[in-house]
Amino acid sequence: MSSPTPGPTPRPPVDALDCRILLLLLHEPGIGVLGASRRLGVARGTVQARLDRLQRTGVLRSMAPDVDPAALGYPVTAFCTLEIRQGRGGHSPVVEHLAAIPEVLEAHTITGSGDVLIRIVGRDNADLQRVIDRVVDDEHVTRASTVISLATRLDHRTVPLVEHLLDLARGGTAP
Amino acid sequence: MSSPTPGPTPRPPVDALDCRILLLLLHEPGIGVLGASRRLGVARGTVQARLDRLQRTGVLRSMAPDVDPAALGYPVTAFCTLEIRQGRGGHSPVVEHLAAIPEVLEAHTITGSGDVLIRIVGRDNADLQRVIDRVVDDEHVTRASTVISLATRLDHRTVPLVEHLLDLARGGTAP
DNA sequence: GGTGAAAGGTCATTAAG
DNA sequence: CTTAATGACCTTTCACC
Repeated sequence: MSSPTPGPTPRPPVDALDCRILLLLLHEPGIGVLGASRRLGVARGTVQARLDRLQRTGVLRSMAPDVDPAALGYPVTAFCTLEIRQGRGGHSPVVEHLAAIPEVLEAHTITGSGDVLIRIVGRDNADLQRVIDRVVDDEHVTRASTVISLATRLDHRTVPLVEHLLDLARGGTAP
Repeated sequence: MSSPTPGPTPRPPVDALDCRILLLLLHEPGIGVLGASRRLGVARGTVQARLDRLQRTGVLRSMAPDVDPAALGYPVTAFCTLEIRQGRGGHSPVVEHLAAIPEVLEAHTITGSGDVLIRIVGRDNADLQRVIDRVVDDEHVTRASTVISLATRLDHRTVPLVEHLLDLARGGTAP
């Protein structure tokens, strides 16, 4: 199965410069291409080419702003594990049902008995119950077990991961 | 419990124009202030003032680009429910431990027996096991139950929520 | 409304794989 | 020889005052 590759670096999707550009943009979003090139001491065209490539390869998924549901009036977050009625057709009909509910922000098919994990938000606990009721109001959903997020301790961070890759790129390509 | 407010609009954090601006920025990130003002048929200063306010109120959390961990070489996502050893001090030491692991992208304290829900990524299933081992390598973590995301069906979307708020603002402020 | 600045594009040159 | 980086120039466009 697995080929015994001696090097722990099979194929680096990003190199050190890519990571530095990403970190700069993550920390100072409005810095721009020219600012980043000045800060990193490289040519502007280089930064632009790297950014184009990062966007092509999907590393930079979107430049859209991050909207906070809590500030929009939906401060309560919860995670629901849904049990789905076993049957042909897969999860597609369930996903369609979930996609129609704006308070469902995320949905994953997960390991287990063919289940789905979703992230939902609500205006308050009562509103959350309304959302859950709407989620389970589907013939394919047989059961929902919900946990409420009491506090977000780490939120949607990718900076440490990029920093880690930067360390790997520094120490991995030198020797 | 709830005060019997006759109007269903207790305090709208955003109005219709705000929603339209947000949706425009979410769909066309690089449109800019001037472009948005032209598209919406309002003055540039208006759009700029709205954007400033949305940023002040936290609705626009960040203008940083969205980095995809999968494209960075971490295509496997999993969710772990951690059981924490009951004791004084709360969850802070556990969160510190988790924050030191770059593959931990998210952490929530959730309802239940004082547990924590985290989102982790790995280069593959074996690497995911390494991450889990590191997560549970803490005196406060007594148990971890993991589910792997086999497929992401809905991903980090806020557009439907803003669209829903736009509908509310349209129909809610007219009468 | 005017102005400085940056983005985006192209090109030739140079260096390195 | 192919790929990438560089510096220079250009025009358009935007953000700020």
